[in-house]
Amino acid sequence: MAGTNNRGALMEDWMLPSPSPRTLMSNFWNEEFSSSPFSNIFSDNSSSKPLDGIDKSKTSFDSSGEGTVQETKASLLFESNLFDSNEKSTSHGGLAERMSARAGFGVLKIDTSRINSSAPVRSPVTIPPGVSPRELLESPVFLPSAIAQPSPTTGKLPFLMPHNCKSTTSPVPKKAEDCLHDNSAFSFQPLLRSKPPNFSTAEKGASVVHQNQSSENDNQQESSLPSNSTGTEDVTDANLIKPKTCDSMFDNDNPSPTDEQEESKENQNLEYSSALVISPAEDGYNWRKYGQKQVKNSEHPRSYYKCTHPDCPVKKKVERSQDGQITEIVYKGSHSHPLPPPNRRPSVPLSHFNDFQIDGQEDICFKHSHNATSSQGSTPNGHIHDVHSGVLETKLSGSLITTDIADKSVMESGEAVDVSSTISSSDKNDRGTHGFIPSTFDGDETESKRRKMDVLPQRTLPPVPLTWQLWHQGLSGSLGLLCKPQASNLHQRSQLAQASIAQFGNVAAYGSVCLPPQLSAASGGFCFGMLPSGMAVQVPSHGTAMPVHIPGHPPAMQRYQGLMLPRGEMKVNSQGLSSLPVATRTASAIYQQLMGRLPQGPQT
DNA sequence: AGCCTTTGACCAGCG
DNA sequence: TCGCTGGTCAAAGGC
Repeated sequence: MAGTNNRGALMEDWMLPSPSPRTLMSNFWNEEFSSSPFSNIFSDNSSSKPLDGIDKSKTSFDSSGEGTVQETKASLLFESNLFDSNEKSTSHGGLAERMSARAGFGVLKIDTSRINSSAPVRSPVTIPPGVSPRELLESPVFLPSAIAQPSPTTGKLPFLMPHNCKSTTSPVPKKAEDCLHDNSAFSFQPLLRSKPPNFSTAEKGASVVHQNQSSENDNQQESSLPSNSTGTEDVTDANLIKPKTCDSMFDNDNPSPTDEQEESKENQNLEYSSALVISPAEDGYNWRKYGQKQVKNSEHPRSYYKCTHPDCPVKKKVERSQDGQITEIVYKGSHSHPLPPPNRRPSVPLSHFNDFQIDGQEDICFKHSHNATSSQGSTPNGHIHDVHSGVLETKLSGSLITTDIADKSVMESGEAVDVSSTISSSDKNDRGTHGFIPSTFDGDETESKRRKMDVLPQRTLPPVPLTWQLWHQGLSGSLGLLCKPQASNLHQRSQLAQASIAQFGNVAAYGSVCLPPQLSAASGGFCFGMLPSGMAVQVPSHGTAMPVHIPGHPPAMQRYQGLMLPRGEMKVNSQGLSSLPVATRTASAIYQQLMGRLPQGPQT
């Protein structure tokens, strides 16, 4: 269990030398973006050099070819998806709505059948339209709290949060600026799309706000950051994925140009035959609705939910449109417990959760890897706590990113897997046993599917003499890892991303900044994650309108907006935790490219 | 049986 | 103090 020491270590990992937001940002950007290896990932690969001279051939992934083309396509796709993905939707009613509400976000439908295409296993996450789907999207974040968490839900940022609302000259929306003056939660509105997403419930963009007691408010927006966008533009609530285009990102088969074109075209056309809808975030916690009211300044009724966990003070308000679309979610409070395990009711004693905890600080602990929405770590008491909270100590509450899934039983889990630990072979075993199985359905079906997932091929784990911390694990298997010490070091993060891929096979965090949203907010960064389905998950910075520019990254990746509210409140609309459908092959290509560019493994 | 939703009533804060 | 508004309570009923 990660005890106090671990916690302290984590803090060190995340804490930047200077407590000053500005300094922090400056350092971060200097380190992360000035010479970001990732920049090369999306730039001309021919000129790119493997980091530290590490031979990219070490990777088991085919990193050949497709580089530039794929990158370009990826960029285009991202852009395209930003605008178009919302067009597709399915409508859910009744149960779906309720589920989405319970989940904190909308129902998410994902067909990950193509995950690990070579595997004869269908995604446990395929959810028939109209049937309680739950979703999944996880981001390397949030967390939610995930939301999310992003995860957002549970994230706690000790010192970072206070600066989140600090804004100086950045194109912060008026509301964001307002946060400097008042504590009221607000949501930023996507400026790009005036057209409401045609998603069902969850899919539609919902604003997620984490109301926390602690943050102080400084907008952490650093206008000095280069940006090619206003930061208000790039909001996307794309939550759809076309399963057909979702090949495993680990599919080593290089797509033929034809396939690529087709897929790209398909994506662009948004012809999601079986739309894969991913909710912005579901927190994985169990909620009980205790009230509903029609608020004056809202056209939509507001529902009030409480976390059903005993003594957990977290509440959330959910507003949804008449058609069931969630328009806003506001979290309040911090969860005092880990995410509930999948298929378990809230009544399950907390102690049971320990079954999923990591045993040692230095040991990897994937005792349980079902969709963690937000990473959690073990407290000295043996309690799992959200990494964000534990490490960062803020009162950011709520889960931002999560994946809840289908009915009550679905993944509510995620427990945290903490984890600061070093990856070991034994861990691999655990992973195989506990894997990222999107628990998703009730009863036998869930079990059955879980078993199938367990059968997914495991990748060989390269020796990684590094201490890791799993800070996020998505239902679909996406996960984020933090390496420590010096997690802020991009190079290590790159390694981390690579290692995570190797380690967990089906997913890994990648991107400019493999940080939890909250932390990203503090640093002005953002995260990207890849789902097995090939969908890229964009984890927004929760910082105030933070245009992000990362040389070499696709345009769509260079912009993002999030808002950090005063006192730790976080509000992100659906776009805030959006997933970007990307042609699977493109995603694969990106991944492979990434793999090819990254050093073989983390180094301490 | 347990948990959840529904929904009207009640409470508290604020102008 | 009153009225408005948002938030919460709690009984009833559903699943």
